Amino acid sequence: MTVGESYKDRKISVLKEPKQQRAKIKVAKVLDSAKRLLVFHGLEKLTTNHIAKDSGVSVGSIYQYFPNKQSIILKIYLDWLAEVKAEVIPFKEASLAMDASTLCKSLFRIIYADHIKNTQDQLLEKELTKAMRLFPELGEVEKQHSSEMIALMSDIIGNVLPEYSDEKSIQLAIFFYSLDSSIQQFIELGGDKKLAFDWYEKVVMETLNF
Amino acid sequence: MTVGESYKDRKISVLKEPKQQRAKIKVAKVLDSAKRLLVFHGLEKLTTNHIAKDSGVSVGSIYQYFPNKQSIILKIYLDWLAEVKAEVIPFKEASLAMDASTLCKSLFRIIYADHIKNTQDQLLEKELTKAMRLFPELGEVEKQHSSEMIALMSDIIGNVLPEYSDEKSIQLAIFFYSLDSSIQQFIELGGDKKLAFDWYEKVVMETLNF
Amino acid sequence: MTVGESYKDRKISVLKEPKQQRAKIKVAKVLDSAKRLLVFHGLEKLTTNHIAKDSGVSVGSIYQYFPNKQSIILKIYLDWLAEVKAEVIPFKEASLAMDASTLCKSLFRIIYADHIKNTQDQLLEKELTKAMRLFPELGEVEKQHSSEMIALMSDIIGNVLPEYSDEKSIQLAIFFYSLDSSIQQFIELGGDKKLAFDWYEKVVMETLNF
Amino acid sequence: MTVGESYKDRKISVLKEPKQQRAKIKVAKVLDSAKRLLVFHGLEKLTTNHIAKDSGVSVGSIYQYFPNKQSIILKIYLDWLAEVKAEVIPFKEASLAMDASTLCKSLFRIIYADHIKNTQDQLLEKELTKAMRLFPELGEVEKQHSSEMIALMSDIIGNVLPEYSDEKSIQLAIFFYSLDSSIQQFIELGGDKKLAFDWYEKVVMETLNF
DNA sequence: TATGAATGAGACTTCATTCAT
DNA sequence: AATGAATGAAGTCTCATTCAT
Repeated sequence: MTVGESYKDRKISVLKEPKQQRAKIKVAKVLDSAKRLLVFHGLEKLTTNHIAKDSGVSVGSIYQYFPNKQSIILKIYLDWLAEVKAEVIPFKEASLAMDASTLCKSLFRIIYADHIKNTQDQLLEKELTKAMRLFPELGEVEKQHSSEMIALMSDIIGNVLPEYSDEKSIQLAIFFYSLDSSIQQFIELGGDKKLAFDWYEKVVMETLNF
Repeated sequence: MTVGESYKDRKISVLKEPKQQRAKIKVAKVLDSAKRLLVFHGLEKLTTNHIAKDSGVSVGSIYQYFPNKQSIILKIYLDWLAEVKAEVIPFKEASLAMDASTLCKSLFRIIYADHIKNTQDQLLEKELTKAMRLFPELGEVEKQHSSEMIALMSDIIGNVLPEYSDEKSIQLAIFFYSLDSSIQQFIELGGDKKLAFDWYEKVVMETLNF
Repeated sequence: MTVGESYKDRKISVLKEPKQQRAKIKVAKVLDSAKRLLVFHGLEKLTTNHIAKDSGVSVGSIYQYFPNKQSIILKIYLDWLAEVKAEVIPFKEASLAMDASTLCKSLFRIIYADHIKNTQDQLLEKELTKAMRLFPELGEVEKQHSSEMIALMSDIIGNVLPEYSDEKSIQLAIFFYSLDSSIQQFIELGGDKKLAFDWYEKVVMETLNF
Repeated sequence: MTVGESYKDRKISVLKEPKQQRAKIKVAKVLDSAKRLLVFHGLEKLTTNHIAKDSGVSVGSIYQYFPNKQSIILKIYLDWLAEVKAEVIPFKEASLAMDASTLCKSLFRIIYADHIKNTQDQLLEKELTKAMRLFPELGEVEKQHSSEMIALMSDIIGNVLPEYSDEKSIQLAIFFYSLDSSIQQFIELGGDKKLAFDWYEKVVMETLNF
């Protein structure tokens, strides 16, 4: 690194860093507001003007960081999907060392636990689902995420049950992944959570022939 | 009844029928357009003006038959729910005479068959689900429908498996009813329909201890 | 009158009379409904469709008898103005025989009495005033009516007080005619009717130097 | 205050003022257009789109300053009422020092003068009266204003004529306040303004027994 | 002629996005 | 770069009037 470069770099950094910093803060404020509005007022009331007022970031600035309204929701959505994925990823490595039955149980518990989370997260998820259905772009993202999740899960299944063909692993992954919406609805319809836990776990274990 | 009266009656009928006929045709046109727009352009593009343009029925006429936009979606939704319910109702009576295992298999087959229907119906269903989440009124209707379906199914379960408590029948009904959304998603995600059939049937049968 | 003519006339009459009769009845129904709606729901809710439904006369028929909505209101308005005028006309003849003071008192009583009439008439008048201000055509009619009333009243004044110049009679007529809106508002504002009577009568009598 | 602060303050003011300035200008433009349309085309043509076109302010901007159409009319109405009230208020204090007869004459002159104003103002007042009758909200405002004006006037009467009971003062206030509409109509009907002045003044003075 | 279904201009309002400052 | 006022297309719905039957 030359002195010149270093100087230039430093100059850039002292000039840019604060800005990037501020930008990050603003972006965070916007996303926080958007989430809050989503949770407390629903997707219908999520207007850019509301976000601006709630976040204290001007509309103009919002459009500096996001090309349009949907991209704000998209960011929230992507973050959420990443969280979901992050919960499952560790199991991929673990699947090489753990025995099949134990891993499945833990994995199931993780997924199941998601449905007993706090109300705000639930509401956010619901509104995001709305958005996902309403904006085709988000729908695409959801598809992409599903693929990745299924790939991940079929890898795990492949690891713990090497006797299964790839195809069968994939189908099982789809099956388990799909089961999630069913659990969600079961609880929404006022089903008993204890029973849900037992039945769905049984479904999983038996489909895997444990 | 005199000949004259009979003639008059007939006359009235030919005078009245066309009006009702025309009205029915218009209503059908509106509903068809609404469905088409829903399927091909999504709920977002379902505006009264678009329906008017697409159906060839003027906005004014639309509002002669429907008090507001939502009521159009509501009608489509109700029709669809009625269809769904109509498929299950016959099983209630049958459940008194049939043996449990056979009945469950046929019932499952009916439900399952719904998911191999043509793409347009699937898309329509998807958009209706959107709408249901977006408009509180439809949400209410959906809740009501769910309750009825679950009551229906728990009655059937009560008939074929009298040894189960009412509570258990209800929970099972909720479980099976919820399973539906899972099947739907399984297929949407590109899951193998044959496998889906086997697995879900197995889930049903085993949860019932057959 | 020739036989031919007589026959023709009769034919026309037997063919036309019932129709004219029916027409009159329909027109009356329409006007009644319009008045009723005006009184009970206000000018804002006075739509041709409402009149049709309320009167039992179809929209189409209404447009057979009235060129447009305003003309319905116009008819009601004209009828009302005619009534008002009819109350004053007798005084013109009487003014030749009666003494000034007595006549003025009776005339004042008539006008004043109008403001103690039943609520429905009051409401109708209020709505008609609205309409008069809203539709320029009615405004014109009102102007015409005012002119006639003022001419009538200045004639009366001219008869009972021949010593006044025509110009002064006219100005007095305008003055008295204008006073009416004041009385109306006095009562609307919750003024004491007995006091109103005394004061306004005094104003009239003193302006005429009685 | 340091020079720096002062400078900053000034800077803030030059930064802020334009916005408030622009806003004020826009609001003024909107109100001016609304008045103009009211005067030249009547309440019927007073639509938000027309105001937008006429004022050169976009619909969106109009709705930035006014929550709905009626609030535009309300503003105009309130401004006008405030003007009217502002003219009378000074008389309340004056009424403690002035002799009754003089005060009444000046007060009358003020009120009377209002009716010799230019035609546009007269038309505007007329249209506002229309609006007041048409929109319940405005009606309420008018009622409130009437109450205040009558209270004000009865206070004045109470001050200059302490021998009158409160009740009599109120009734007189209502009487004088009502008289206004009569004067207005007198002039509208083409009555001679000089005569009007004399007669109405006489009515006032005599009712007060001067 | 009578009917009332059909029409569609136009009213009010919202909100994503732009742009002058 | 930041601001937030400004924009105007587009949405929902009404109602005077027409016109096919």
